[in-house]
Amino acid sequence: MTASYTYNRPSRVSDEARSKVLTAAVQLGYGGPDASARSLRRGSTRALGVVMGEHLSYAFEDPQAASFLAGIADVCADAGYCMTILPITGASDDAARIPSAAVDGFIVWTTSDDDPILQAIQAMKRPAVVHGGPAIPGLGLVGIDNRAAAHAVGAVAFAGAERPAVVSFPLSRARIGTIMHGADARDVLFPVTRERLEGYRQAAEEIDIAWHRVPIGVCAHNDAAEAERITATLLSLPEPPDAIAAMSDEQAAGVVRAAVAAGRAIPDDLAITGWDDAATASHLGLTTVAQSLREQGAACARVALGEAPNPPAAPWSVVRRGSTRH
Amino acid sequence: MTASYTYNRPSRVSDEARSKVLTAAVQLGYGGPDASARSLRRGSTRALGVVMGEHLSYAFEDPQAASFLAGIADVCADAGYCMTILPITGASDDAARIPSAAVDGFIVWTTSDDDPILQAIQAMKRPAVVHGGPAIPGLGLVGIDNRAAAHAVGAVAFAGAERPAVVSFPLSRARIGTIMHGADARDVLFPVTRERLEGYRQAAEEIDIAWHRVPIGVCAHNDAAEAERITATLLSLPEPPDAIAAMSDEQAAGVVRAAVAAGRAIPDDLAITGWDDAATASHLGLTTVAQSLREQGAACARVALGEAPNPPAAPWSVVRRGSTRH
DNA sequence: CTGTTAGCGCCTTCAG
DNA sequence: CTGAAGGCGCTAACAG
Repeated sequence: MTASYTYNRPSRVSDEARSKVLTAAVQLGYGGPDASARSLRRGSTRALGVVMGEHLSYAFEDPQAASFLAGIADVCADAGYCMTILPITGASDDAARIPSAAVDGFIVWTTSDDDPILQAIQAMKRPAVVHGGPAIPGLGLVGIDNRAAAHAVGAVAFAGAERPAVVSFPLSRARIGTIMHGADARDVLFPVTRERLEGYRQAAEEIDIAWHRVPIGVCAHNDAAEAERITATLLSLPEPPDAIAAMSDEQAAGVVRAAVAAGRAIPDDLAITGWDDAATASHLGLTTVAQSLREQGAACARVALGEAPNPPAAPWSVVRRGSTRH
Repeated sequence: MTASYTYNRPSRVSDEARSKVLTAAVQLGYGGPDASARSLRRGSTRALGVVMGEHLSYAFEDPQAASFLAGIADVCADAGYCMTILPITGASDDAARIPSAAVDGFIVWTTSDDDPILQAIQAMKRPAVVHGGPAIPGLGLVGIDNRAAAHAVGAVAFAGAERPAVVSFPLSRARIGTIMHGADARDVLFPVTRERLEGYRQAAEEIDIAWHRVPIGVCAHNDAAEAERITATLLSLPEPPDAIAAMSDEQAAGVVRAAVAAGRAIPDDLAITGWDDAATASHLGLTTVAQSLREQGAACARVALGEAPNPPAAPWSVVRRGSTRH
């Protein structure tokens, strides 16, 4: 029909025919091409699917996740693509929601090795990318070298320390909060957490501290309040730590609060490092790992759009501030 | 075909036929029903469209917007609906992206009276709701009574003051930052801003200050740094304000910084109020307007799903803290 | 510049 | 419990 051209290539239709179509459309209450029918016919939905953590609303609770999404949004807006966030709830039917999403490609926020979402996405045979990890055959991977970064920031955190400790993200999707010593990498199912712990381990061993002697405060969530509580516990141990490397600036902010409450001087009594170089890190003068989640989000979107090949590992750097020993 | 039943009503198919279908599917590389075709046939996409401000990435830069989105996410996750954020860029083709979105309903973050998006959505004849305003015939409206809330918090801000002032959101989508006196409501195209200014006006007039004598620092964006700069300018006026009502806690945080930099005591030299009761408000001890953007987001989602009628105006309250006079 | 044809993949309806 | 038919609304490709 000429009607289709009227909407899709107006120039291919005479002014007369076009206005006839348009007036008829108004009379019939026709509001333009139907998006689903168009997607079916074209074979493209012009939407990117985003899977954020174990519950959809997580996307809007973690400030780093928000930066990441903003990066995706920048690229989607330029490309005219919708950003479709999938309704993940943590229930067993999550994987079934992957194939029923009308999207051209997928972006997955870092998850655990055993997350069934990953297989479901792999089976879709559409462009897809994982942020942070795990690496999955057939899917792209965007992120920094977490082990190297943890090694580097851990070396700064633990410099001059005798009793280093770590405040960690959870080890698995069970999200058990606990205090342990020298986590075994095989028990750690979140690859980002695993790599960072391995990096901290290297840093500890370089100051001649055996990993099994390093206390690790494992938090169930990335949350300042929980980090504060677990730090208070660490500081009340018989041999309290004199350096703590945390996995986010959020957590580090909680560590700082607990240190202040316990009367510790920073960095002399307790050196502290964060991760991400968020606004709170510069406010608090935290030594931290700088990376751009926004740029990484944009990179993910380009891969999921099929616009770019999988990029090389993203850049990072250690930002030294007053929370560590010179 | 039996194949369709195999995926949609497995119980309606014998075990034998089902496994035959499933093995054939694997051999043919068939990954289950196609989402677009299913949407076309069913007449429903199981996705909600969200329009956030003038550029898609705005959604992830404003912390209040994040709360609002989290509320939408809660409801979408429960309903198994995707949340589709539309690629709005501020360009002239934004309105064209409304009809091409494959969604069952629309949620619009507060915008200006003259935003062409609104007409485009009205024309879609699908469930749709606007947060904050403007009110559009045929669309739902969710939000608080901004005028009443501004009147109430303004009364607290201006109590005992002689030279009240306001730090405001922009008046129109042109987003011009300026200092003016007693804005004319007719020039204010953002209804939320307009209503709040009217409320502050009432509060000023109740302490016998004519509105045209009240300086208004109009910021282009909701941003602490800009509020800080404009407050510095206000405080350097020949008759500097001794009370400032801001339109967000973000802005109020900037006002506080400028006040401290100018050596003003809070609240004695300068009373300050914010809006939203964000975390920063309790950190800074700000008097503010409490409202739940998260609950309002959820209410919007229920309306856009057609699950609920348009709710009554959302609750709010004034939270008094140390930033205002006794 | 305009008109026609032929499906995209699915699922509701009806018959076996 | 299984099979067949038909059409949702659209647009690529091909005539005229």
